[in-house]
Amino acid sequence: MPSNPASPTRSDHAFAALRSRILDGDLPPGALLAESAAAQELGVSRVPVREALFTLEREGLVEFSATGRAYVKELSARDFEELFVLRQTLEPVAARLAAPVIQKDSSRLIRNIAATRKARSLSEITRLDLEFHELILELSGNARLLKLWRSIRGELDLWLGRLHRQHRGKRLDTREQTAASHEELLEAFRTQSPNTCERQMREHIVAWREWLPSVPEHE
Amino acid sequence: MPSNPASPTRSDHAFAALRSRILDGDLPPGALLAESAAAQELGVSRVPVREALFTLEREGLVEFSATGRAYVKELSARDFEELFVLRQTLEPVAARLAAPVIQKDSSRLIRNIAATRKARSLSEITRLDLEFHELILELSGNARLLKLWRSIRGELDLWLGRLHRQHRGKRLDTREQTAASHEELLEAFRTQSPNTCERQMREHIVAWREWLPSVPEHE
DNA sequence: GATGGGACGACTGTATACCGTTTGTTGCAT
DNA sequence: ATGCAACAAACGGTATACAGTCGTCCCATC
Repeated sequence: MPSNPASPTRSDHAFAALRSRILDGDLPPGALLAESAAAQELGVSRVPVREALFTLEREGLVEFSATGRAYVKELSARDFEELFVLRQTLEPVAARLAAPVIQKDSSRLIRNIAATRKARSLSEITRLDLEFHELILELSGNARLLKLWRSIRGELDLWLGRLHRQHRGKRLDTREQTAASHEELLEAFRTQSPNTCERQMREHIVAWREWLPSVPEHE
Repeated sequence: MPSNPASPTRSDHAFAALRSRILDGDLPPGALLAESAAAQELGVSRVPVREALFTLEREGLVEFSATGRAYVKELSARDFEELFVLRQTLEPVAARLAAPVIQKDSSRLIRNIAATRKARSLSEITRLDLEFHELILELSGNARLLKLWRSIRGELDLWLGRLHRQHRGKRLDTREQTAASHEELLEAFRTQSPNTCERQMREHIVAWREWLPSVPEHE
């Protein structure tokens, strides 16, 4: 599934469709994703579905049993802890590497922060938040580092989506908080040394982890 | 392809066959891996080959063009630099996390070092070397960290294999050196704090990078 | 009522066939 | 010689079909 932007394949379509159903919580954790059923529902054959499932596994949204069946991934608090460790490992390094690049051109980060201030839903804020962080990974110039980050981003999306659904109605107004702390990071990028940026990113992620409302286990 | 140890599928077979041909240098960097040709050669249909290629891409041994063709990955010095940064990012963290575990039981690491001392070829030393490091990732208890490491291990194998082929005959006797420095690491795990282990691992990887003979670009 | 077995159903694994697209090449025109 | 255009072979994307496997439910038997 080499993503071909020119002509989206049926694999791409199946991937996108299944992905959004999983992230929207339409398909609950642990649900079986049978190839035939999904194929029929999406109006394609099993082959593209099969490849989409494989890609989804790579992104961490799906996992295979020993007998080859695909299930929507279930995430425990322990899983989240692992993800946190990885963010804390990858992102500060990316910040250090990206610092010199951002000093020259920070327009994309600025645009992202502006968009965050205008965001009108929690899911939009979350999307822009992750996008901000991904931008830094991108600007680090290390393609593999970005690839590793992307391979855990799906799970972050999954976790945060479930979190928000559980706290629906509670009015978690994180918009200004997110924008402000991103601005703080940006300021560091502009005026501080790469090593300081690295440290600040580490602190930013710790703070993020502490902001998060805790999630009761679903098992 | 959910690796089913009980019944190896044809995908598994195709994957293993292609993988070893790539790592042995049988298939040169940049070579086209056509599905039909590979399928015919391996005596299976295109479907398992297709999945094998996808898995190989995940491991970094193969890359797809925009039109969906698979090629044996080419690695430049810049690519290697990226891999080095990633090792230096992931492994020290793994060392810190694994330290308490290893203090209780270091038998697997000990066995690995003993095997390294008995190794009879450069490729065997390399395999045991990477295995030693992967063991630490495994003992870190962070499954995702291990997964990320594995997704770059293929490229390391690829790089090191090509390196050794270029230096064939030069008698790079790294056996004792490898075993000794791994023993040093092990000693740290036994007697030092997690943070010291982390630092030592970082130094170990820097030293490894400096040991490596430089590789002339093939382009 | 408990238990063993067999047929059915739901899935995945894989082969084959078809179609559209990309690619490399040949031959023509400039 | 050089650029271009049509053509042919190669190749990937996808549908369909069949085979194999695993679990399950029901019925016959003890």
